[in-house]
Amino acid sequence: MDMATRLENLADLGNDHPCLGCAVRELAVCGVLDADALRQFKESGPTVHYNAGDTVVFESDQATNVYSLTSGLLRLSKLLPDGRRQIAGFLFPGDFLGITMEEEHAFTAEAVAPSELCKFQRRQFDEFIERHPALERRLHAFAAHELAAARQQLVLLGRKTATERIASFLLMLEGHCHSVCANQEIAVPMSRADVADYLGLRIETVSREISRLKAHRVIQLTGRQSFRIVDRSRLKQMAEG
Amino acid sequence: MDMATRLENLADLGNDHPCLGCAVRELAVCGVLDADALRQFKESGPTVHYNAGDTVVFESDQATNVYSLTSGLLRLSKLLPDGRRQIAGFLFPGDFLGITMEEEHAFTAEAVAPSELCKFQRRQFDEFIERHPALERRLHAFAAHELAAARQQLVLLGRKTATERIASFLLMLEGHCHSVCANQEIAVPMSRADVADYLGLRIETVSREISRLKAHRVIQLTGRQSFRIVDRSRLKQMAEG
DNA sequence: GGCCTTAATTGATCTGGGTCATCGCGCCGG
DNA sequence: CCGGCGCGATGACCCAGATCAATTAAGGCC
Repeated sequence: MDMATRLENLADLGNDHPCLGCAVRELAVCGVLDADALRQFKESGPTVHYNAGDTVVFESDQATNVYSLTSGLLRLSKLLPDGRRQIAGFLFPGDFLGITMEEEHAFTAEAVAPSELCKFQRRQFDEFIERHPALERRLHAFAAHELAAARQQLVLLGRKTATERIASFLLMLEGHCHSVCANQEIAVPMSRADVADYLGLRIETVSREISRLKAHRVIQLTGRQSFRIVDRSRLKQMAEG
Repeated sequence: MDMATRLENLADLGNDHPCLGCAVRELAVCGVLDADALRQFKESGPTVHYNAGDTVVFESDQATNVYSLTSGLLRLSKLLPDGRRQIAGFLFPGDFLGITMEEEHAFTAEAVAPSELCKFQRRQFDEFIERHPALERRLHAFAAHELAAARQQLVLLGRKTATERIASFLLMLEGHCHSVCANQEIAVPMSRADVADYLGLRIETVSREISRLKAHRVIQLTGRQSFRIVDRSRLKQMAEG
């Protein structure tokens, strides 16, 4: 969507619309709805807030609700019986939770940072989709995009070395920095434990590899939760092999 | 879909329908189309055949076609610059190739066994979808299902041991045995190299772990490409931890 | 059937990343 | 300002699975 269309749509909302202040309106699934449909959509469910660490949905819960993330950060994770954890992905603002449309959630979704979500009853949501084919198409596009991302992550987990995983991850974080990271400072909004469980490594290995990148002047740490890329081409090169 | 509905739909086709002999008609995306739409759909593209080892689409090719697999087996794989390979998944009869709807294919699709596919021009296919919302919904469901499967595989690659990976894989193969594996004999239709690249292991490790399962009387080999499960509960237990 | 090719198995050894242990730092509360 | 706590960093050692190296077995083809 180009800037002109975007501004036009935003202007269309009028000044009492519930989605007026939403930073991810065109980015999220809602982006395809016109002002009236959007109002009806939004008013079909509440806005909910979660603090860092809170569980939004638990794996094996009935999937009675779906969500659109408007701010914050979620992680999708799964625990093995003995406590090993794998994070299947992170949800950023604009992402949709419940795209798999299964009866049960397969993964636990937890807030990594304080997060705001638009909550919808799945039953009502499904009905709404029926009446808005454009929304169905958009959800399909979202699912397709997430599938591509998940498969890319399969390559990382199945075949990449620790160094390559960290380099790939830092570049991914850079890609998610839109407005926030002016002056090239990139935020790492999750803990080392989350990074490790996302990359199929242990905390110690994540720490060591980051230190190595720092020592080789490929990145520069600007705090425990932020860094700067010093040599992007080398980082890119390290990300593959 | 229950048996009655299924037979009814099949009967509906009439006896000069191009899809009459198709073994996966209800299983594939086509399953939601009525006889007329299905005919029109099928006649919009040819049936193509590939031998084992043939490439159907190459990663980074323009995605000008999409396919529905009617028989055989495909693998979706990606190569790293130095030759390391990861298989992101296998496509079984009824599966759809091109679901991600990206402009470029992200993965190479190759025939593991002789395969038949219905081929469609993406352009025409997209138009067809526009006119048949049920098809869009079905594709969405397929994408959602593959996303769930890919995420499950992330857990395997990120956190499971070699033994757990092999056990999980053998159980997955069992799940794909519908009619073929009467008398409990389960086919392993791909090479050890393919298994290894799917599970993020080396060939030797795959071989050793299979031998171990055999030695512990959990499975029984009935040929290099087939086996029988002797102790399913133990295999299931080994698949997690 | 016998030869040749290719895949699979098995054994011996090596190593990247895991494990265990310690340390340091920043932050918060008193 | 100090003490404690939780996260992250670092060091020493270990092990699951990789690597290297034969060996064996299954087709395919005269």
